[in-house]
Amino acid sequence: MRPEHPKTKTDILEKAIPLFAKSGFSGVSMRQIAKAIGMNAASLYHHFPDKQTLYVQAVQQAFASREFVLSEVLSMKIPVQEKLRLFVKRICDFMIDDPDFSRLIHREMLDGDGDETRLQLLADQVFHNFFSTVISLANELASDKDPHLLAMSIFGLIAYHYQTTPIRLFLPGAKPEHNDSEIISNHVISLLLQGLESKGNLK
Amino acid sequence: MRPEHPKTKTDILEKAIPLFAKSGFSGVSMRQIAKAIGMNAASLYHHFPDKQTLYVQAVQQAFASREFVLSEVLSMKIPVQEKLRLFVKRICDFMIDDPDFSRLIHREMLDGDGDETRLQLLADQVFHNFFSTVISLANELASDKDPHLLAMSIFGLIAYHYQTTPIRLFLPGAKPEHNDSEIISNHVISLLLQGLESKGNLK
DNA sequence: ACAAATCAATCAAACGTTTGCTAGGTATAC
DNA sequence: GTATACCTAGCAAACGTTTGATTGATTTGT
Repeated sequence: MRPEHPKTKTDILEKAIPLFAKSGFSGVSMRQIAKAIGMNAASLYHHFPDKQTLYVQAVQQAFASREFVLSEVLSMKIPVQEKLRLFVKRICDFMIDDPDFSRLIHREMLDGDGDETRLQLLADQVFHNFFSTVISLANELASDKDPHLLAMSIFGLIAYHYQTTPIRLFLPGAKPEHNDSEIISNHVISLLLQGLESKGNLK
Repeated sequence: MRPEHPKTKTDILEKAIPLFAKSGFSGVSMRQIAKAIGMNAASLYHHFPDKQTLYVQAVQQAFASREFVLSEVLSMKIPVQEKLRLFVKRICDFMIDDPDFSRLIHREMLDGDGDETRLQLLADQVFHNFFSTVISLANELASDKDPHLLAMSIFGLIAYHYQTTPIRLFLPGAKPEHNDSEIISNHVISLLLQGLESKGNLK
């Protein structure tokens, strides 16, 4: 019986992305992917020659379909602290909306060290524009600091919180509101703008 | 025939650590571990009840061998800023000296694997003491800030730089010295202590 | 002191299951 | 009729794990 809604390659990849993001290449079986889609594992081989190809294409699609729209913030006529605030909030929201994206990136950084080409592509096609924007902001915020390091720190402060969420919930002091983008962005912004000196702690 | 050099649990774990660091829990088989040690896979079950226990103990050992160096800093009779300085510098040095260590941490954050039991175990047995130490420091540094968030930020600022090293080299503004533990720890400390206000940027 | 019993550490072989993947067939669309 | 999208069935290999036997070292009983 022919299915009423034949699955396209894109459909399959879209379902596979969150699985690979969660458990990595060797942590997901073809049968698991097939089950998530609602088809037989053998049918996957009609669309992809092997598991590796399916994985690479899934990662490619995950990166291609997502694009940050942040550069517009740079040209706004608002105080630079406000730009930072907007920036941070948007990245927080993005992390919540699409957790698979950042998980896949971090997996690629761990697993793709034999294949530097894949990392180069990722840097050029996915991150270059975004990172340049963050660097511009970093320069506006503190021209005396190393822009590369500062940009990485700004993004890292946010990304790390979301990246560690699964295990953070079991660590001391964890609260439900630590997943709230409002709370995290406020924390990050206050840390960036005032450091630890607010309310005279270190005076 | 009794082997001339019976393998202790520690020997096994020491050989298993780099394997798990490179390929993750599901990326390494018991037979691969056994081969790396020079013994039969079945013999592993004389020392460990199952693969998961072996893995958790490997992570524990990778972590425990470094842990005491950090907690001793807390009890030192020095200004709290100096504690932070020591803390950050030592963590930076760990990251560089022992790439397996940092890769394992990175992996643990990601490899939820749907198995919450393992995360819980790792949080309790591996990360709890370390994280409590960072929280104590966070409380000393800024009692008005959320200790959990602040502790995560301190560690994250450092860890993220090393995690992203493979791809950071392809991003704008990257310099060779960005892998120097002195440079990174100075950057992190100045960011934490002064935020972005140093030299009057935001005044 | 010395044999007997126990123990720790290992192995080969095999268990049942899951893995990635293939072959061959069936229904639908054009 | 041919191409497409799917299926059932199954393969060989690898997986985590168990079993049962073997070895030397250690402990114990007398």
